[in-house]
Amino acid sequence: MMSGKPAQKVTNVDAVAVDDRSVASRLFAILDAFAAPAGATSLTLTLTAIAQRAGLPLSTTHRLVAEWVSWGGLSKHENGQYSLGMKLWELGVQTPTARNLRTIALPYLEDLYETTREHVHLAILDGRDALYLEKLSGHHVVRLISRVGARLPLHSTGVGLVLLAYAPTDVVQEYLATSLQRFLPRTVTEPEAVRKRLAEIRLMGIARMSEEMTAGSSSLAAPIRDRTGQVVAAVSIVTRTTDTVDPEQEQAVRLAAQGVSRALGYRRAQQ
Amino acid sequence: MMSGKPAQKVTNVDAVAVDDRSVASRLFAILDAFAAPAGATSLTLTLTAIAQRAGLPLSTTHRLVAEWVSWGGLSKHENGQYSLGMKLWELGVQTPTARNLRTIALPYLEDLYETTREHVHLAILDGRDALYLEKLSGHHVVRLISRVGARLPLHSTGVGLVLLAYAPTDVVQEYLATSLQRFLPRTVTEPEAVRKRLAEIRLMGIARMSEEMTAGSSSLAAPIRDRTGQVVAAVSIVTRTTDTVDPEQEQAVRLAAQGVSRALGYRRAQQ
DNA sequence: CAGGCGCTTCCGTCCAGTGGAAGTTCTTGG
DNA sequence: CCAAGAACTTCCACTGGACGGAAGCGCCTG
Repeated sequence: MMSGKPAQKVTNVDAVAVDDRSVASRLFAILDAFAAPAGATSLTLTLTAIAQRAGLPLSTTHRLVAEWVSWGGLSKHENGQYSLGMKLWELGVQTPTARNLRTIALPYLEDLYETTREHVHLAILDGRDALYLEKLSGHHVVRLISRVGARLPLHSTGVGLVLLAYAPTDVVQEYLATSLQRFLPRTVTEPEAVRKRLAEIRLMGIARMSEEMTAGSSSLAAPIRDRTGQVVAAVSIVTRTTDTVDPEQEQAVRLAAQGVSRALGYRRAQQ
Repeated sequence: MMSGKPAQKVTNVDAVAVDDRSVASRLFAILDAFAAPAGATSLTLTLTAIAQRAGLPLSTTHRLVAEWVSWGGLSKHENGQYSLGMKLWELGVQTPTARNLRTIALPYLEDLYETTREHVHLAILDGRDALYLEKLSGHHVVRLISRVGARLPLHSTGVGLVLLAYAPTDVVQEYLATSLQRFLPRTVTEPEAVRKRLAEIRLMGIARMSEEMTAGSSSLAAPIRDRTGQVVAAVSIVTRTTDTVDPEQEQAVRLAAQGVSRALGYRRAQQ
């Protein structure tokens, strides 16, 4: 504890904030470098690019990347580019929610796809986003923004709105406290209007969205409950927008959601 | 060890091999603790269990696990148990092979499932194993050992044998150099017999397996090629063993494999 | 209520990680 | 064809963060 003289020893001089991240967080920063952009296809990076994104010196990056590669978390391609490695995939699919929910839900999603021939989604609530666990699509030429692993907003997607409708009040509170992005003219962003929709969804047991995220497409989404009756996920189909409501499609989505819920151990509450 | 005087000051010294693993490899050892058992459902571990499996002191484990949790690679449950975290899943599904192959193949796998109503598998060659990338199953009660992310032997599964049939000769050489496990009486384990099968598969473009891994089930598998003509994956259906060969099923598997290959940019080589 | 087990926190020691710099390989363009 | 530059790899002396034994805490269980 130097007293008196204002610490001369500060050799490194000011401005050099020395980066007090732990080894672990540096390693993580490297992986995060691959995740960054939302819809991007980047997925492969050079060493220098990784160093930049992670904010690490090149030599440090070099060493740490080598550690990842030797474990299998990253893989190095002939051209010198790096990408996420199969080991991550292997561990990733072991994740309880992914493994259990997906395994149980998949057959019902397949049925839903077969009867409707529309894009089928399965998503859970994660933080402030709808996280897409599964997506079935057939040979459609139509591209959607969604893909497995994607995160989309809660207020502009069918699954998102369903998840929000059954979320704890404080989550809703917090979500609506921030300003919601308007993607298209029909996106509902006004907090009170959203609340009204949520109430309606709880009442109807289904969410109807139309042109709120992607022009020309609409969706129908329903909640999936586990044995405790809590809503843990949502299924949806995404269709081309039409003027008429198709009651059969609604029924199909409902059935799929009920099927999965039942498989999860949910027994319709008495009443 | 104790020699003479019960080593007083000799606090550490000899015998203590100090564990020269890097921080990174310790972090990885922690994740690997969750992967360990093949068909196990363990998936959640206590801190102590992690420490044991990873071979690390408790306090070190405690600190490193906390790092994983704060990043999202592990998650801590109310009961104090840990499991793999969603972050791993998110990064895992971004892995190029998983993302691209799966996305492209899925529609064809769905078609195959619809026409045959049998278990459908998609696998790639990884090291000495067939790694299962996708599995569609419907509501079958019949359980299979396979699941997404599973690794099964090359010589006793349909997809495995197909992958081996089109693998570089040195891979085949090396694989057959070790003794192959016999799961059932009909499992072919004799190297020369396997080679003969591989040749036959290359000739026929399809593999037929019968009761070589699981009693009562058979499979039909076909190769998937990329634009360079190289075999990069295999599709299969697993059926209950019957006496007769079903040419329609064979055709369906072939079509699915061809569909995926075409979608990957493969154009049937002239001749 | 004592004993045991598992988790968390603390802290002095010391060595593994750090990153600047030099060396090497690959690429570009004059 | 060679020079200049960019990207990658290796080296190594310094030092601050990781290490882990030990003590403290909280929760069961008999």
